[in-house]
Amino acid sequence: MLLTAQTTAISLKAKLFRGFSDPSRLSILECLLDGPRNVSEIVAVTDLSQPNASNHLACLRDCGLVTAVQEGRYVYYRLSDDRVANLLTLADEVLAEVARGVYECTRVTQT
Amino acid sequence: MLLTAQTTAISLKAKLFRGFSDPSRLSILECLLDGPRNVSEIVAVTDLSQPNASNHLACLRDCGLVTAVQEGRYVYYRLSDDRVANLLTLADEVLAEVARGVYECTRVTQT
DNA sequence: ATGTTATATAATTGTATAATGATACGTTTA
DNA sequence: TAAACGTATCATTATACAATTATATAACAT
Repeated sequence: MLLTAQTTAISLKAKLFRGFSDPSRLSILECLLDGPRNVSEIVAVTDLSQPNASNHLACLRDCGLVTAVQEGRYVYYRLSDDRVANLLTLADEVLAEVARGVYECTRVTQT
Repeated sequence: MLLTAQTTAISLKAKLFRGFSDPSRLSILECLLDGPRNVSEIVAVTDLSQPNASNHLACLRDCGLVTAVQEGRYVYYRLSDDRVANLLTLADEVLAEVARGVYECTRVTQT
């Protein structure tokens, strides 16, 4: 895509959505809906490997969707903003509406 | 990822977000905020090539984010649900909050 | 019928990215 | 200081995906 001033804003938004667009990252975000969790807890809840979880957490952190605080040797992650939770909720509503269409989508591989 | 009954719902949601996670598709969706548009109009507004636009439209259609109606040799696309627009709006709000973090994210390539 | 326009599909190619295994780094406890 | 623990990073591999070019299909006009 040609990159103009307008498309820059769009690219940022696309990048934001990309944070939500992976099952592993979504699992992490939903796990954080209940409150802050450290990496070990996230690994336990999501069944991701520790390095894999760390990679996705780094992505979510870099994208501003979560924030991290170190406490001793633990690092606690939490959602950066209430609206992140709102986005997840609204996505559920859209999903309820279009679930069949999404389910039948063959263009994006379903894992 | 291991696929269980719970992760199935998460995979669907991830796939939904993936529809929003590409600048070309976001351009198309934002173009449709103003109302239905046919493919030629979408191509003109977004500066995508016609086959590329068609591919992304097929993806958006399969994922249930847009619907298509043929009128003569034109095919008109529109957002499938008001909540799709709401998601875009809410994303803008989150983006305003975390813009700096997203901008500085190097883990996801910025186009 | 033939040409023209609008849209979709197919094949190909380059790039992005998710997952894994190995390892490094930092913090705590003994 | 050494060992154990929690987390992050690196290198590699396999796969997913976006873009392009060429072509096919369908509707309309002459």
